Amino acid sequence: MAASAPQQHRTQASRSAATRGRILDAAFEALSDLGYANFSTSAVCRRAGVSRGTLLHHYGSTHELVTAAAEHVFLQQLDAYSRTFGALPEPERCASRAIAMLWSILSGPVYYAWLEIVVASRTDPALCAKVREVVCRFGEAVQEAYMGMFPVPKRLPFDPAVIPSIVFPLLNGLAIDKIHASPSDIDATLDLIQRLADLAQGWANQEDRES
Amino acid sequence: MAASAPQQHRTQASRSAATRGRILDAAFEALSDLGYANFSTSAVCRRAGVSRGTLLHHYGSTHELVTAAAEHVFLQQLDAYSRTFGALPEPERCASRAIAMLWSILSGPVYYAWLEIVVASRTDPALCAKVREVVCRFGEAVQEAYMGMFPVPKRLPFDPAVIPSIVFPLLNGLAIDKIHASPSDIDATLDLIQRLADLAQGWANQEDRES
DNA sequence: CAGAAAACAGTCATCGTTGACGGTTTTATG
DNA sequence: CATAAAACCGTCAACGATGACTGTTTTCTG
Repeated sequence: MAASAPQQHRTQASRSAATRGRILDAAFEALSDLGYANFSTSAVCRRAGVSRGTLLHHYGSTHELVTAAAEHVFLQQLDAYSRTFGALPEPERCASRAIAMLWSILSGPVYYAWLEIVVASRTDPALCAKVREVVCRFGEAVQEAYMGMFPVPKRLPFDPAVIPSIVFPLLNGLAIDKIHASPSDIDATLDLIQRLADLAQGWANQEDRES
Repeated sequence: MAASAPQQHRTQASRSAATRGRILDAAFEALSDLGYANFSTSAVCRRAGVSRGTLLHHYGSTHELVTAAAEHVFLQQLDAYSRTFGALPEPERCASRAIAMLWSILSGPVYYAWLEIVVASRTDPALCAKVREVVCRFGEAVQEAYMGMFPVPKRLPFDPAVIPSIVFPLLNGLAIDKIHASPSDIDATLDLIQRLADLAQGWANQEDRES
């Protein structure tokens, strides 16, 4: 009729993918805004603009939806990492810059949505299995990215592969503190962490050159 | 009648305190076992062995109960700290021992109950106020204990008062990782943290003596 | 074009939780 | 001892969430 009417979605595959995407985005929003405790399929429907019937058609149960949302948030997290680090030019690849970038992700809504899922999974065996699988994949991706970004010095008193296993818990814990601590305290701690990291890196490289 | 019958609670103050204690203990258990998402007054009643009427008499609403539980868990946390550190003999006051003790608390159920409350408070303004107040008190207590335990070296390139602000987020983040990571990975990271801490402490003391 | 299948919408009974209420027992007070 | 107050108990209606259901529209297939 009216020429202004946009072409409808053709394939049902694309229709399905589009609504699934809207639902998962809405689920992420709900987790971030309401928290896992107030998470409900109704809230997701409202945010996604779909009926409950539709949601239940794509995700047969709440558990299925949360599981899919976990995967989705995880992929968003991973995507944020790769985009952020991909934008970092070679000469600026120092530890403090890397930490600043990590922090820009960990202090945002995606991480808090992820935290909701992780904490909830502690007391939910079914969720736990999914989260554990995703955490494992995440760890591998991080390790690989880290190894590619910072070439390994030859001789060190410890395995540098463990550095992410310290930096990540540290920043994760800081993100929790950020919920209640004053921004200036967080900034001060972050600044200290960055200085220490640069110090350690410089020291490691020096050790390496001396050998 | 029967001489074996124990004397009843006399004062109503003690009756009240006793049931309040049972309720708060049950609330803590529920948070630890079920998580905040599955937390309900009914569950607390079952665990505490009191009727819903009784619970509502002492804590007029769910919010009131959770707030009181937050305070209770916080006090338990603080108590665990003071008991643990009080038992540490003077000559063994090295950083790694202190961290091991912190970890023994942070990897237990009290901390996970606390984590449930903290994470939930992010999206609950009323809870947030209470938790923020308690977090503040906690920070002060930690700072005081730390200062009393480790005398401050005279000259350092950074303020040693910030050390807890690094160690605590680090161990908190590690406790979250512990939900899904393998115990051996956690142990390895913890071991590394302890060695680094001892190293830093030794270095700080040396700097101090040289001045 | 006709039938099948998938996407989408809305209603329904069921369940658990919540907070309010009336009633009972125990302790405190004069 | 009598009365008040507090601790304690169980029931109630109201609410929201869940998952199953039926019905409608759009797309795919032959």
